[in-house]
Amino acid sequence: MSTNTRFAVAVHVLTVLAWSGDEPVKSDGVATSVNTNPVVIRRTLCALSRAGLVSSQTGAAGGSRLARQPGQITLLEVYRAVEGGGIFSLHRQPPSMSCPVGMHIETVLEDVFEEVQTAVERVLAKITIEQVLQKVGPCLTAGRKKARAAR
Amino acid sequence: MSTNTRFAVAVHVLTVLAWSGDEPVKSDGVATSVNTNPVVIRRTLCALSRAGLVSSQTGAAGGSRLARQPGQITLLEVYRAVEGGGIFSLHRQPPSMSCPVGMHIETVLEDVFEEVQTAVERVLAKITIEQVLQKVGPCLTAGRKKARAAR
DNA sequence: AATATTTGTAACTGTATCGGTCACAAATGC
DNA sequence: GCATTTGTGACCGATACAGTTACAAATATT
Repeated sequence: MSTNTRFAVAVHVLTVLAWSGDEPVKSDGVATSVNTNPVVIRRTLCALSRAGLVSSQTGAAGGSRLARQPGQITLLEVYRAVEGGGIFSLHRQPPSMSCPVGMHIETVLEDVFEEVQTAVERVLAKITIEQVLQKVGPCLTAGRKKARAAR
Repeated sequence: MSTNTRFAVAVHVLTVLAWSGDEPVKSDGVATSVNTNPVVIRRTLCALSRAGLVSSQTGAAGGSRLARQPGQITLLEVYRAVEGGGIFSLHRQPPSMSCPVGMHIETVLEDVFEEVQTAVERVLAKITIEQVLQKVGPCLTAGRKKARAAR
């Protein structure tokens, strides 16, 4: 349905940043993990930055890091930062207003869509980047130590 | 997000059929209410027919009608009939397996997506076409009587 | 101050999806 | 047989998306 991978990429990006802790990560490094082009990552980072989830710095020794603790970033905020519009869409052309069904169906559908949206957001609000990070790396501490040593 | 209006159209179609009761409706009539092309409607009807929600007949005096009572058709069934794939999508290219985050992020995301999907389906399972029909036409009985008289 | 590096962003490309349209065979009732 | 309607394949134009190139602005290093 959604041909759009922004949310998945955004969560991935934030998890990489969280994994790196205070150390800023370059878009190129994130792109390697996500297996895509650095510009794609920068666009995502830009959206996340505008939402206040990430802070970036230009120049040599630049890069991005989380603007908050991973436990303070919910997937709902991520979703809202990178995804416009709702889950479902109404008709492209407005229905016929001469038909009793056509006249009211959009209002009814909007109510349904709103219920769905609320349900989705309730789920996403309960999950933080920290939880994702922990599920990603059960051997988290070891991984981070190793990564620090490698630098 | 979803650039796809199938679900909205499908609910609209079924509501029109429910409104018409036992009387079969031609794709052309539905198309007028939805304000689109009859072929688009027939494609939707075909998917709904494959799901057993609608039965159609070719030939003169043909058309489509609900295969069940409106109260026995949930929006979840409609959703499953016309919408393939889930709400969110994973990466287009699989992430790097050399990165600890890349290695596991897809599994974690799949879990999240499943939770979201379940939440959505729970909402849709609770709403029937009959409920939609009643919200669409508070003056339902009058409308149907008038429509019958007009034939 | 000069240089190297990195972000932010605009512009363009190729691909996929979607709704809309035409065309026509198959089915059905008169 | 004839008119009508569904079912379906084929095609078109619009749109969205990920990927890519290119470059100005910002920043650290020397």
